[in-house]
Amino acid sequence: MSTRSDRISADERREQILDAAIAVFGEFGYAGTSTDRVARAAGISQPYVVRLFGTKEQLFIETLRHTLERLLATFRAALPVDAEEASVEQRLGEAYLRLVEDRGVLLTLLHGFMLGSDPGIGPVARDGFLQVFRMLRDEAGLAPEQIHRFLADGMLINTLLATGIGVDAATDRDAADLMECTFGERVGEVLARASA
Amino acid sequence: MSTRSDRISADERREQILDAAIAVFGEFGYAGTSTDRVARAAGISQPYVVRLFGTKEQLFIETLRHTLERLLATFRAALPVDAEEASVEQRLGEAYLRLVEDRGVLLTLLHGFMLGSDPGIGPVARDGFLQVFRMLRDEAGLAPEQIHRFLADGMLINTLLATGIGVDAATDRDAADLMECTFGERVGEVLARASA
DNA sequence: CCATCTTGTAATCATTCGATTACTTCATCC
DNA sequence: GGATGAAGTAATCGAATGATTACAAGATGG
Repeated sequence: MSTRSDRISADERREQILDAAIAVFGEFGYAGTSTDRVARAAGISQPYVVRLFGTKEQLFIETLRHTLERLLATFRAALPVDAEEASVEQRLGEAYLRLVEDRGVLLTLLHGFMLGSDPGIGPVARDGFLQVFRMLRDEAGLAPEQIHRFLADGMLINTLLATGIGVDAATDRDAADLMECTFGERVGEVLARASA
Repeated sequence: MSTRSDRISADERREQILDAAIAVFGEFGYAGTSTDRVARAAGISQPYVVRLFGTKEQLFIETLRHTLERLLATFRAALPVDAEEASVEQRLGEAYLRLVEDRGVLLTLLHGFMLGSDPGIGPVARDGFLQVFRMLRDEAGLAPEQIHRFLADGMLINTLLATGIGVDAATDRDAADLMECTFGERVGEVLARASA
């Protein structure tokens, strides 16, 4: 209804825009997203988006940073404080799966990584990736080979979710096999989430 | 010089365009690439590109198919015929590394995978991925867990190359550590190629 | 109560892009 | 040797897009 004024502080508005931008950039990529789409997703006008962020590139950079912060925060929240039931890797893995259920988060990260050669975006993407690496090494205490496996599995998961092969698994036998040999016994859980 | 006519059969021209398109789509992505850029990279005019492929989307789809065929052909060429020195996985891995030295090939594949939700492109990307899977399973004879590892490592390699973290490794200690724990003893070889 | 600042929009502009049309040039075949 | 078709381009068009400008409306403080 918006009975009264829809006015909000600029800071709150920026947060709203960033949340909307994660979804839109994730779906259409950096070049494929117009500032007008983001504006409409956030429920405001296009010129205001430009004024709050200066440039489409700046908007994407801040969106990418925002997403990376969410990723790091999710991992940190999954780290054990004292007694534990599951291994650190298992906990991190499950936290990651929950996070990337949000297709926007998943795909915004991937789009960022693929713009490595862009002079403005590349450094932000690389820095974010390195932050994750340091966190796994220094805070989670994983050994090099554990880090390798964790990151590699994560990237394969990303690709399978991004392509949408999980959806094919319902009808295509090979797709089901592929999902099975990637996710093992957890395949049912993943497919249930992917189709949701 | 082009002393005489630069005329070429339409089929040959299509191949030229596809080769140029791999590089351009790889660098700028699907939405970020104009048909005019592809045309100029191929040395012809923009309307001719459109006429030969009908649509930018069709051009991308055929470029993606072309790239996937190159990937499959590279893998098949690396499969052993009879006696062998290295394991199948090692051979495939090395063949893959050589192929994705071409940034265009690498990134065109990744861009394709990330457009999984696009109704025209998504099916092509999924089908290509499944073809690779079937090849590893049926022709290379890899076990499920081997396939899992192979694909996961491949995807991590893709991401590291796409972000360009390898270039940072020369100056950033953590980036060097990350490359080390991913590529192990082969790190020197990869870095040499990445900077080339 | 009015001056000032903040939040926000409508209108508009210059580019860019994908696609179409009309045309030219070369080859080929009867 | 002219007709037919293929190879290729220049010119152009309409739509979309990022950005700017000018302006409206609500808050805030003295």
